[in-house]
Amino acid sequence: MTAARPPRADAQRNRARVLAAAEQVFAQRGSSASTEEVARAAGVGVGTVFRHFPTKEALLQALIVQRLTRIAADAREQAASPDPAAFFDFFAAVVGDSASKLELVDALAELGGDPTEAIAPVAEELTAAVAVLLEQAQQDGAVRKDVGVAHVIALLAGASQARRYAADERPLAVILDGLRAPNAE
Amino acid sequence: MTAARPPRADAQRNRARVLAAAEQVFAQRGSSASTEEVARAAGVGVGTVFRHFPTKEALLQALIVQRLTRIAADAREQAASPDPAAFFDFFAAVVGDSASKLELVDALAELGGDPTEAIAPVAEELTAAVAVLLEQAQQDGAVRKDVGVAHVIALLAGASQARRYAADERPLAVILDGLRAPNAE
DNA sequence: GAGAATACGGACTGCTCACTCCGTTTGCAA
DNA sequence: TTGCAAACGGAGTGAGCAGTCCGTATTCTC
Repeated sequence: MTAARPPRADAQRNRARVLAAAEQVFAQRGSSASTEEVARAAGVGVGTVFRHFPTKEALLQALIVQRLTRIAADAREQAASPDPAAFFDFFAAVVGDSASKLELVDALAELGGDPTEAIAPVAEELTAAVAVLLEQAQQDGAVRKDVGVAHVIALLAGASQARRYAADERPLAVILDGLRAPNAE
Repeated sequence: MTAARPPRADAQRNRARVLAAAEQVFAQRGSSASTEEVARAAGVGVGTVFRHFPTKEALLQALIVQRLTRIAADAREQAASPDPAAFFDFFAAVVGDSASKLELVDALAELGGDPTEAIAPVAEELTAAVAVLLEQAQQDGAVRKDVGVAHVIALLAGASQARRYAADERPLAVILDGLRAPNAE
C-alpha cells in the first residue's frame, strides 16, 4: 500500500481535456465516434487517452459518472429548498440539459439494467438524493403517492427521450402533470 | 419500363426469413449485431442477405418500416372503434410491445429527425392515422386539447423508453394520466 | 541544473465487419 | 426434360477502429 504521489501537472490537465473533448465529441457524433477523434479534439495523442482511460468503455463510463454526479448534486440542492415545486424544477432541469446524442438516457440506462461496478456508487447516491426530494414532494401533496424512485428515474429517461423529438416542452409538461397529485390541480 | 417478372419462390421465402431473423437478432443483440449473425439465424448466406437488402442500413430501415406500418394499422383499427378509450388502448399497446433493444424508439427517432426517403411514406401514414385517433379522443373530451400529433409521437417514444427501466406499468400510467383532459378524471 | 520518474505522441497491430464476386444450385417456361 | 435466367453460398477484400509499444519530451525532486 504505497502512498501514490499525485499525478503530474500535465497529466491532470490532459485528463480534464480528454474528458471535456469526449463529452463534446460523443454528444455530437454519438458514442460510436472513434477514440482518435476524441484525442484530436483534445489536442492529444491516442496513447494519452488510453493511458487515462484504459478502455473506450471506461471513458464512456467516466462521462456517465460525471453526469450522474451533477444530477445527484442538483437533486440534493433542490431538496434543501423550501419551494414546494422543487421536485418539478429538478425534473425539468434534468430533462432540459440532456440535449445531445450521448444521452442522459444512456446514462440512466445503466441504472435500469445491471449497474456496472464503476457507476454503482453514483447510482446509489443519485437514487438516495431523488428519494429525499420525492418524499418531500409527496408529503407536500405535490406529487402522487403511487410512484417510487425507480419510476421517477424511468420517467426522467422517458422525458429526455421525448424531448428529442418534440419542438417544444409540451411532452415534459404532460409528464409533469401526470406526476402531480390528483387533487393538486 | 419493362414489366418485371415476380421474384422466384425461393427468393421470396428467403427475403421473409431474413427479415424475421433480423428482427430477432437485432432485438436481442442490438442493431450493432453483424450481418453474418443475421444470415446465420436465417439459415442463409451473407450474400443472400445483401442481395435482398443492399446495405445493412437498408435492412434496418426495412424493419422500421415494417414496424411503423403495423403501428399505423393499429391506429386505424382503434380509430374505427367507438370505445372512448381507444386512444389510450392504442398508446398502451404500442408501448407494450416495444420490448427489445431494437427499439420503437429508434424507429420513431427517424420520424423526429430527418425522415429518410425510404420511411417517409410510412411516417406520413402513421402521422395521419394518429391524427385521426387523437382528434376523436379530444372531441370526446378524453384527451387534453393542447397536444398535437407530434407530441403524442414524442411521448410514445418517451414512454417506450421509460418502460425499459421500470419493472411495472406505472410510468405508462403516469403519462396516460398526463394526457387526459383536466376534467375527465 | 542534473537525474530519475512520469507522461506524451503516434506509428503499428490485430481484429471485426460491411460488402463483393463468382462458381454452383435452383426454379421456371416451353 | 432441357436450357437458361434468377438466386444462392461463402471465401475474400478493404476499411476502420480499439488498444499497444517505445523512443522522446516534460515535470518533479534534491
